[in-house]
Amino acid sequence: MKTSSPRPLRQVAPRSSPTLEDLAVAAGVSRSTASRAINGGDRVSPEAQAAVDRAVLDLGYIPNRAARSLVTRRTSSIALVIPEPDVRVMMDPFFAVVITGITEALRETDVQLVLLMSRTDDDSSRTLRYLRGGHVDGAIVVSHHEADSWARSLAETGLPTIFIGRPWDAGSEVTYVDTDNLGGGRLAAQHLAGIGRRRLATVAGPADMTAAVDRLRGWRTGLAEAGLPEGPVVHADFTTDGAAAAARRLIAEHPDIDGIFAASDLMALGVLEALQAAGRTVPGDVALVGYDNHAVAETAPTPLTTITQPMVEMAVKAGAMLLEEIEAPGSHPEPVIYSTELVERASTSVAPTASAANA
Amino acid sequence: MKTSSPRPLRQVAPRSSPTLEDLAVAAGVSRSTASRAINGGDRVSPEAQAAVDRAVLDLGYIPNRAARSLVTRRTSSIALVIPEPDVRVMMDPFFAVVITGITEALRETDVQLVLLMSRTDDDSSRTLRYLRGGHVDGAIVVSHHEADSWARSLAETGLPTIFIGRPWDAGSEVTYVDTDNLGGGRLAAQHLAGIGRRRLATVAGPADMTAAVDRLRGWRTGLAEAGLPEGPVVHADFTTDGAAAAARRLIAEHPDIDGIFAASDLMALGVLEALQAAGRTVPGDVALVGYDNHAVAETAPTPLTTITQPMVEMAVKAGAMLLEEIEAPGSHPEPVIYSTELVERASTSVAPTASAANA
DNA sequence: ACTTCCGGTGGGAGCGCTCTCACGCTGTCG
DNA sequence: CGACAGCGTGAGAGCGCTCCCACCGGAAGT
Repeated sequence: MKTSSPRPLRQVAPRSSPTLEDLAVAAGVSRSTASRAINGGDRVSPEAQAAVDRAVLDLGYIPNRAARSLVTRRTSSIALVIPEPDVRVMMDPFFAVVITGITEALRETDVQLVLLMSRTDDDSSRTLRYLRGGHVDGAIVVSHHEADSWARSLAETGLPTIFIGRPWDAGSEVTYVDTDNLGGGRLAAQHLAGIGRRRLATVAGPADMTAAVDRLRGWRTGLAEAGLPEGPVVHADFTTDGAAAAARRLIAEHPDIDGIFAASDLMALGVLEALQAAGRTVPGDVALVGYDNHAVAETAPTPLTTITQPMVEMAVKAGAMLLEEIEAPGSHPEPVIYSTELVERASTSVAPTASAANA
Repeated sequence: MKTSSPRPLRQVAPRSSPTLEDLAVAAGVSRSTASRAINGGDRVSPEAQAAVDRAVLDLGYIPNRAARSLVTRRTSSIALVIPEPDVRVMMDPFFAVVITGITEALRETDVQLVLLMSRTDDDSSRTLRYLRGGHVDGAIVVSHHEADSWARSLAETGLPTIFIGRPWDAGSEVTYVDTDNLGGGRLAAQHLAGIGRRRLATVAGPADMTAAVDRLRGWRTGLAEAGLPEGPVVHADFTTDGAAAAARRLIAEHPDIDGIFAASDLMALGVLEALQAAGRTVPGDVALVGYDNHAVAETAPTPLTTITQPMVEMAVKAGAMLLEEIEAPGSHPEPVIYSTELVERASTSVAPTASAANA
């Protein structure tokens, strides 16, 4: 059996940095006083505080985190869990944004961010072990699909956890931040209807992702509000190629479509490809709305009208909420939903190819 | 004075997981034997090992990392240092790739990745403190520009460190991995010369980044080898907008250019923009080569011929090398340079707009 | 005046682990 | 047949820190 950690540890390094004891001696106080001075300075006389501060500088004292966390049972680090089996998804700038945002939230803290990526199921259980092992004070889980099982498991361990993106089984005990995917989908429908398109279809994301489902629901709501029929729906996997294939099907079966909502910009790119291959112009014959305001939305052959969401803010908020919950365990903050906006670009503008329109 | 860590620690959490002592009791052995069994099982009888293994499972024992690292002086974690003052740069998929690669290298290990981003100078000194504080066993530094000072500082602390991208002052004591920027630049020159372009120019990167400098040097070498003059060189900051401005200048001053090498795909996008604005066709009037094989190279209005480099491999290697150096301190591995390749796309293809060519 | 209180302090225990060391115990060799 | 390996084991110390508690002196209360 190999239940042990993969790598045994080796040799004791030569002692290096000064200890609290050294500090105390240098400052002419006791270890206890030195400790108090280091940690906020409650119940420490100004003189003692000053002496310790000076000694810290002189000695270049840096507290030993391991020793500290051994006794406090706090690690001053949080985990960012990315349960993505797929390398490709990691390429999504989304993660860069999330990381940037969380880092930002941690800025004034001495909390460190530990990255936990699990690509296989095996990793996944390791990750869970790590999380329950008390190695971190809290976790932020990027909920792409499979986060469902995580949500339960983590909630049970009592480890403060924030989800980015509503997890499937978001009971009241699960805290998350998300963008208003419902509103975003609705916005897309409103916009396409607003520029006079009437035969609308959507390339939705995978039905096992809350974001995809919500966007689709919003889309349907928007259509209903505009008095339009539901229209055809095809699902794709949030990739360009997958969407291209889906769009080809869509176009073949519904050749009269004059507006498409793709639930991501990457997918919109695929739709664009399929439309052009089918000899349709954009936005002339078919107007196209993407989602995410991804970099490619701007550089696409036909720049994409798309839905934008404050992702950095959302990530910052997630970090802040986690910090809060760590500080005050048991406080279950309400989920926070960020609103979305539509960015208009060429793919739905009436100007260039003035063939559609009637508004 | 506030030399202390920003956040004082609070309340002791109720004890949770079983300790080694509990394990030992459950397995009917001593703490020492349990410890040995957990850590590789040297000098442990099969019976004892089995008993401990069973107890581990029964109790769900997870070793306390803090306690362990307190005595071993090893933390089983490494830092990824990203000394980037600029949020935008973080958006670069480059980082996602680097993170993915390092994670991959750490897969079979129980080593965790800690993210250290420093945006301000202030952060930077904090980061340095953290690194010398013995909180990690090693560091991987993404060397974009300012890594010079880091290289020295870290080398001095004796912390095993690997740079991704050659740092400026790479003495023999600095270990790094990099791609063959020299070769990449040369490849671009060869390719453009090979398709018969003769009046070549380049939009180079900032002169304070080794990658940019090397690409430029390689470019010049390639030109010389092809018997072509050096041609105009303009510098930009690796952004699309910056490159567009630089390219406008270039076109204005050298209207007869028939080939351009942009030192990044993002910059190539800007060049493309400027060329189209100036009424030049690509590749008809001007052939264009980018660098990086970034996602946008494929989705660009005119798909870009570009230089591709095995970035994931490079990151994996960096991780592996660091692990090695941690395991065997003092071993100073040789720098590893990955070769580059040219990917041909429409921006230099002679087919579509058959006006240039002569080979 | 004696108690009471409280801010400042130091001693000591102990967090959970690894590692050194000494102690049997079985073989194996002179 | 005594000596000497060498393996498996357990006791104990101690890593650097925080926290509880006891202490002390001076200010305030009765």
